[in-house]
Order: sequence, then structure tokens, then C-alpha cells
Amino acid sequence: MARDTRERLLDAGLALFAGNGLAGTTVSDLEARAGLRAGSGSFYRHFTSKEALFEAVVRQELDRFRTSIGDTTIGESTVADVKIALALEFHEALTTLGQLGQLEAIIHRDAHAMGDLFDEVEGLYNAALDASAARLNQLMESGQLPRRDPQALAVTIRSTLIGYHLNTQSFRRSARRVPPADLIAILIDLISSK
Amino acid sequence: MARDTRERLLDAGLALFAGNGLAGTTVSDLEARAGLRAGSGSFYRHFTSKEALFEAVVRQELDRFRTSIGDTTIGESTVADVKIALALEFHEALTTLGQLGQLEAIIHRDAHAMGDLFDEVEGLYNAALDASAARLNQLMESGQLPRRDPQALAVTIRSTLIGYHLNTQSFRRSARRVPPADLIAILIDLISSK
DNA sequence: GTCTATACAAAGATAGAC
DNA sequence: GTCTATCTTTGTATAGAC
Repeated sequence: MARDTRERLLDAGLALFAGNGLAGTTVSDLEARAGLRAGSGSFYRHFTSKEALFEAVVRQELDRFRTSIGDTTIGESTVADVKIALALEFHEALTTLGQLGQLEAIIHRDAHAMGDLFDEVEGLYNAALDASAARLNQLMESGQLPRRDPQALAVTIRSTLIGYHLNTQSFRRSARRVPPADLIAILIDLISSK
Repeated sequence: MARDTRERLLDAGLALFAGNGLAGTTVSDLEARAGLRAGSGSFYRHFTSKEALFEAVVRQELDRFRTSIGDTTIGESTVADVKIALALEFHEALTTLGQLGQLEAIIHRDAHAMGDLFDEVEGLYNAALDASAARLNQLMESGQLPRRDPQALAVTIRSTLIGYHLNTQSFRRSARRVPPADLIAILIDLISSK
């Protein structure tokens, strides 16, 4: 195996917890997916329990989330056409949702098992939302977008993107064949209409 | 007990499967919640297995879903002001999502365990979406709403409502204190802007 | 660091008394 | 129709050889 077993177990945990939930994933499943013999207790050489791995997985994804928020510099872009800037921003958001979709899935499934970490998730989520509202407000101030309640608009946009993403995920394809680009186009048309 | 045990087991199943998932719910949990002695096999006098109850629960909720779609007559309302009609319609949709939220939760958790029933869920979902698109199209034809792709707009609206609902559910309160009424107001403002 | 073997606990399921 | 008791299966976890 190329990578460290501990790392492979983290990967296995991410995929299986997201797909089958904490209770729906057995230590044997994790071992099998990490290339270990299922049923051998080899898992326990790396983590003290299934719950310990769960927490490690969530922590790892949280760090990725934090990083991806920091990387989003589009908010400060100087693209002249607001519509283009927003299109890029929304596309980026959908991509990020795709990448962090497994954390999303874990949150929706086993939020209760996350303990303190849940508060941290919520904090990060709200920070992202506030940044988005500030950005929208700025665009409204400069007259590039019609004036509306920035906080409510940010929540609306975020809800739309998340709803579309989760839906696509649940039904394993875009709802009624409306591709991401069409959704983004409509969304931008809507918020730039007066 | 007032109601039939079978019925109480269905209720218990709906609540527990939605909250803890199929794998996260034990037969003992179900028995306890239905007022039976946990650990006694009394459950098996009513259902042949945990999976059998799961299927019965999903079927029952699907029927409720079907009924609730049929009941939505607002689409044919003659309220003069489109904005008011839409506000009522969206509010109704959010309420329905709340009532069917447990089915939603089950779908997001254990879609894989639903087998054939999943296709039925998807069919109903798409039917509701098509009805919404047709309604929007009608409003555009009569000039009461600005012209946009009805299918894409319907998906956008539905995504927003579902995203908002799921988010509120995950974080146990409205995102950044934006109440449902504010979301609906923004949404209507957006789609009626030209 | 992974395996075989095994102990132990939890959960699914059945039999039979009441 | 629910209970006690019990059996079986599955899953968690540890010990010790390689």
C-alpha cells in the first residue's frame, strides 16, 4: 500500500460514515476498505475505538473546510461584471459543497454523535454566511446589485445551493435535468433583477 | 394504550428511523417507544423483522405525501395578488416539508435501504416539481410573473425551500436568525423582479 | 504492523407460559 | 397479545504468534 494505514483508515471512515452512518459502519467494514483483513482487530492498532476514528475524521474534514474558506479569494476579485464574478463564486460554492459533501452527509446523519465539534461546525458555517452577506452588502452599496436585506439574501442563496446539492446527491442526478449551470444562471438573474 | 400496538410501532419506527437511522435503531428501542417491554420479542408478533417495519413506515409516509400533494389546491386559487398567492404557496410548502420532514430524514439517511420504494419517492417528487413548473408557466403566460425558464425556476425555488428546511433542522434553529417569513419574502421579491 | 484465535457484549429472532 | 427465557448472529475488543 502506498499510504499509511492510519491515513487509509481515515479515508475509509470518511467514505463509510458519510455513506452508512456511524451505527451503520462496522469496524470490519473499515478494516476491509483500508486493505486490512476484516474481522482481524488490526484496526485497534491505530484507533482505540470506532468513535475515536469518527472524531478524527470529523476533525480532519473541519480543517479542510477551514482551509477552503480561507482560500476563497473570489470575494475580493476585481472582475468588472458582477454577474460573472457571482457566477464564479456560486460555482465555487457548489464545488466546495461537493468536496465537503461527505462532511455534510455526516452532519446530517450523526450530528448528535459529534458532541462539541458540532458547535465548531456551526461557527464555521455562520462565518461563511456572514462573509457572504458582507460581500453582498458591499455590492449593494456600490450600486452593482439592487438593495435587499443582505443577511436574508445570503441565507436564501446558501439555502438554494445547499438544497440543490443535497437533492442532486439524494437522487444521484440533477433534479429534473436542471444542470448546475442553469441553476446558477437563474439565481444570478434573480438577484440582479430589481 | 389507546391505539393499536401495530400503529404505535409504526409511529415509533418513523420517529426513531428518522432520528437514528435504520442501523442506529434497535428492535428493543422500538419496543420501548411503543410501550412494550424492551428486549421481549413482542415486536415480532406485529412485524417479521426490523426491515419489514422500515418498509411499512416508508410506505405509510409515501401515502401521506401523495395525499398532501392532492390537497394542495392553492395552485388553482383565484387570489388576485400573485405575491400573496405565492407567499401562501411557499408557506404551505415549508409546512409540508415540516410534516414530511421525517420521511425526508429517512430518505437522506437510508435511501439505499428503501429499494424499489425509492423510485416511487423520486416519481412523486418529480410530479410535485412538474406541477410547480406548470403553475409558474401559467403565471408567466398571463403576465403576472416575468418570463424565465419555468422548469429551472421551479427547481431553484424547491431547492431553496428544501435547503432552508434541512438547514434549520440540522442546526435546530433558523440559519442566522432569518425566520421563514423573511426567506419567503425575499424569494417572492426575487422571482417577481424583472 | 498484520494476522489467527478468542472472549465478550449487543442485537436479532424464536419458543412457550400466561 | 405480552411476557420470560433462550438461542443465534453479529459486532467490539483483546491476546499472542509471526
